[in-house]
Amino acid sequence: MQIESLIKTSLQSALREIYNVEEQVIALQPTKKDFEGFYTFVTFPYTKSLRKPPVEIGNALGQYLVEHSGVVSNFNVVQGFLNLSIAESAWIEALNALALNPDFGFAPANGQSVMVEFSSPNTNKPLHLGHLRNNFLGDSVSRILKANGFNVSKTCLVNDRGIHICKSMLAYAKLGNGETPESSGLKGDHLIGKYYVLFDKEYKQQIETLVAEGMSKEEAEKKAPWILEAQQLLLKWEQGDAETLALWKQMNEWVYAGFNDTYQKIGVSFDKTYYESKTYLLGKDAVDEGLAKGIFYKKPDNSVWIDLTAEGLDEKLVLRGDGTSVYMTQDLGTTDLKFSDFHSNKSIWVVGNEQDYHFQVLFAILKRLGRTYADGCYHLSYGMVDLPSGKMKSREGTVVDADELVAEVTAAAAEEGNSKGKIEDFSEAEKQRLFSMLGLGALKYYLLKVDPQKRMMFNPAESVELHGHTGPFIQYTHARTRSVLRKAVQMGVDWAKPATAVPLANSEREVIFTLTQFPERIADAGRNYSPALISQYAYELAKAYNTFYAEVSILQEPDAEAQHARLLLSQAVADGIQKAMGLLGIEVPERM
RNA sequence: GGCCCCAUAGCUCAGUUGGAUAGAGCAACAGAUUUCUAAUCUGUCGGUCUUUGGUUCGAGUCCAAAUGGGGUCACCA
Repeated sequence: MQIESLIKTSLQSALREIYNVEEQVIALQPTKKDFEGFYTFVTFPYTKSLRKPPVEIGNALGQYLVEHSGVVSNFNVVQGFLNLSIAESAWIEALNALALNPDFGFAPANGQSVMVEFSSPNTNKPLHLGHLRNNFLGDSVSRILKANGFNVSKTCLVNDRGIHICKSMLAYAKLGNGETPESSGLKGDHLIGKYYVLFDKEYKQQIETLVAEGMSKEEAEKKAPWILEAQQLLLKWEQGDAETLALWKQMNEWVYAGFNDTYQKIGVSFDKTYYESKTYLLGKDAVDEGLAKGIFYKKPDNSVWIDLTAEGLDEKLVLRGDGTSVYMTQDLGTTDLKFSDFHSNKSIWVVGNEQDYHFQVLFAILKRLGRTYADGCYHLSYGMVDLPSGKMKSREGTVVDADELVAEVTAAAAEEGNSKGKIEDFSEAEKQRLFSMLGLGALKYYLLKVDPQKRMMFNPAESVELHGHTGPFIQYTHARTRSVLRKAVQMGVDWAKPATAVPLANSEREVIFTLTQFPERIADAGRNYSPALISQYAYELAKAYNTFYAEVSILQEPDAEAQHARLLLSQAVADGIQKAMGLLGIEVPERM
């Protein structure tokens, strides 16, 4: 970090003194592997205004940097590319600065606060693979924003009411026979999910029967006995019918117990949970306000609309003719509520990209209503998770269940871990803890390494993979660094102090260079709300260290000062990996 | 059909905001362990960056169009 900023400042002076050019922002890029050097400055942009060949400019600037920057030891110019080599003393100084700073990479508090809403489960079925991508993204983005100095609040909006819940309730009332999680041995959310599936089965059956009797499919879908009964149940729920509410409450309790179990297992938590059953009536004030301000208008049937054609959107309904809410009404109300609860500067919704349009409209309305927070609203839109067999569809049973998946990856980690024979002294509990750490590490990393915006392919075999570009590879590298450091302690070496300048192997410089990038990468990930950038970084760091590890010896190094520097480097890598993986919500083991 | 997103190696993905000969992992093949954790490392193989045009010193990256894939256009959430 400081190397880079020193070069940039020095380049600014050089441009000023040699060419009388004032440059506000200097762009440096890492030098390509095939060339000598670590930082590259491109001189092409100056050839026109200075009327000088790029090589001449490069030579002049390079010469200046060697003489004045204090960190550039050498340079070469290829075409218009000025490649800079860095002095050993500068590398060591950079290493000392970052390795001995426990907060390295993290920004101090910036006085701003942000809410991150994610997970948003339905209470009629267990969490699945799609939820996992959502949860991991939301959790990781929260951690990344915190590392960028924000005060972060994690919220969850539970969809606990509506026709879909009534479907599970109806099937349970008809077929349940008083079954409970205890009596069935099923997790609460799975038990409820079972009845949701049973409802759908019976419903389809009824539609078929009606169609066979000559009814059209559309009509049959509306007139099938069970859908009518489910609608009745929803009506009763809204009227506050005691029996219905009791059943609803009972079933929700089971579901929440199941969810909590899953959340705990995957290491995700929330500061505040909102329930739609409590917020679904909100937003009518905002509608009145919009009408009073002339932003909304009424149609003859009393329904309320907003015309967003000026923003390139359409007309949108915000309240039904009978005065009841739609999705948008609720979201307006809930957003007001959240901002008044937290007084945040920003709010982020982690929601799938099928709702891109909804959020465009929501934000446009908030702006029209003059909400001061409207500019701080952001939809973190992510792509669907596909299976090799195609799309996941819950009704067709082609979903990958979250709990089962976690169990599978843990089992895969256990099989590999037990076969290595490195942890035979671990207790059963310690082993279990490690395998779950590794399994989850594999899964989280697999889902987070892909750019959130993109649709991704979930390949079950690859998700439990423990080698290559995976979470366990990085976890392994951490365990490796810790092992070296433990042995150094046993040898009585004290490395927790500044190292002195020693000759470095290129792989060593490469590791320090990667380490210095950390703060910038965290800032980048924060700006882009992208855990993928952090996962990429963690991988690069681990890879650089492993290359270094294979090339030079640490504990066998006879030169005490060289050994000191390498231990400090190992320490910095261990910390860096732990922090980077921590931003992904992935723990790293001491041994594996 | 309107609008939005995506298209890079056989497969899964990167590509640092427009820079050099486009990179990883997996798969395939060849090596490295009397040595600090081989869940590792080194190498080989693998590319018309979907197509066409434009912008400029320079385009995988920016603009336009076409093609293909997905989403969305509900008084569902």
